[in-house]
Amino acid sequence: MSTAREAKKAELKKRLIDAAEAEIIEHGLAGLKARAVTARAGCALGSLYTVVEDLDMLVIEVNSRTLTELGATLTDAVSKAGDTPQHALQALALRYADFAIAHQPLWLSLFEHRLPEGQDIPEWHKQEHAVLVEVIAPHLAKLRPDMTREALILRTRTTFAAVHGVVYLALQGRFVGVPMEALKSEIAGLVETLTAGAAQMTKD
Amino acid sequence: MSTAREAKKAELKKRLIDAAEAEIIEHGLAGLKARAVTARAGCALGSLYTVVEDLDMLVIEVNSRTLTELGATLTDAVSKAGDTPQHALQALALRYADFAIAHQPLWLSLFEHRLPEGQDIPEWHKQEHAVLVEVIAPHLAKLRPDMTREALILRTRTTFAAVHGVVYLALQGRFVGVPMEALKSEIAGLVETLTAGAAQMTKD
DNA sequence: GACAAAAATGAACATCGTTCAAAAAAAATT
DNA sequence: AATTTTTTTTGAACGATGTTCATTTTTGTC
Repeated sequence: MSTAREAKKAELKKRLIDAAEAEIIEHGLAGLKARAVTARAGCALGSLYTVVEDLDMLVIEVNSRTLTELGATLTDAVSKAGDTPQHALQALALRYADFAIAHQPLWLSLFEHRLPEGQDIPEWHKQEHAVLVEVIAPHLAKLRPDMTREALILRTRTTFAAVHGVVYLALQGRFVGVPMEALKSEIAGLVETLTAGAAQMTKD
Repeated sequence: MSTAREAKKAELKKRLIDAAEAEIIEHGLAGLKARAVTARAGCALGSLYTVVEDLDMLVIEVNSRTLTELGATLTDAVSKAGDTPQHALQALALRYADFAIAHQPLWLSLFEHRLPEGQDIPEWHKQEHAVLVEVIAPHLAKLRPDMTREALILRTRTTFAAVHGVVYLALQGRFVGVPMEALKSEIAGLVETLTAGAAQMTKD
């Protein structure tokens, strides 16, 4: 039967994704090597290309996993937060920072990975990023009942990007980033300022 | 005399930095190749390593130039802005976005360049990033007279990182970034929200 | 102009990602 | 069960890359 073949191939693919994930955790995205991955997965170098187009596509598979986990933990954070939009947004931002800290190399590879010029990311993987804004949107909507749906979508992305920027530069650890020990309180301060400003602007 | 030699070496270094800058503009940071740079500069492959430790160090030289230009344009933006902190911060954020758009590959290489594990950025180059927050600090201080000097330094970095995050994800052009056509108005909305929130929080 | 010191050169090396002819394994056929 | 055909796995080989260093070329000095 052909399902046995497919199952074996799927199992090899899983081993390779596992190995790539472990290598990224140990050596970072830049330290990911095809030979190290295949050695760890216990297969030949060439086998990698029978299961996945590219080493880049293997990274995308790892990133896909990471996004699923990140989405789940963000959803969990919202469910445990108070019912005001302020509480929900604080819980989301804090949980985002916690995830980034706890899974630094995997989280970094979400945003550091680049495809060679010409290629672009498969649509199914682009869609997986939607969760990052979907968890924010309803709470921001409560804060800004004056905004249209379209304006809210944009502002949600902007809000995510603002928090993300603070976490990203802090975890990079150099230049103008906030020191790690101040990150959580600064995130809290940023969200507090944003929610206070949003509430204020709605009054007019 | 030895100055003639030094002058020649300095001239070669300049040619190499020029070439690296041009290559980054044309092919992006990831497309920067030692052979292409030296060919463009009109010298042998090995000459690169008589003038600069590494290809990485050549990137740092390019980034140093970019930071100088960016600092100058930000300072100019402040000088032409109205005298309220709101106007100054709006002008700064807008100018930042304009610079990033106008010099996309050079601006990206400021934040995408990574040194191999173990190495870290020379202190003189780290210091060059200070301008990014120094131009913001005095105006934020006016908005938050209640904050200590230390708290203001942190909040300034946070404010920069927030705006930076929005610009960065938008220019990456994928995932959760704001579409380019909405970038400037979203930046304006973010800064408006931040300043309104800051003013509100100072009241208490 | 001959010699010594310094600088420039580019072939050679190690390390990548990727390919593909050959070997091994599996399936089909007689 | 043996043989043939098909499929899968393999790792040597290739091209591209950053870096080194013995050799060549240039420069400086007497």
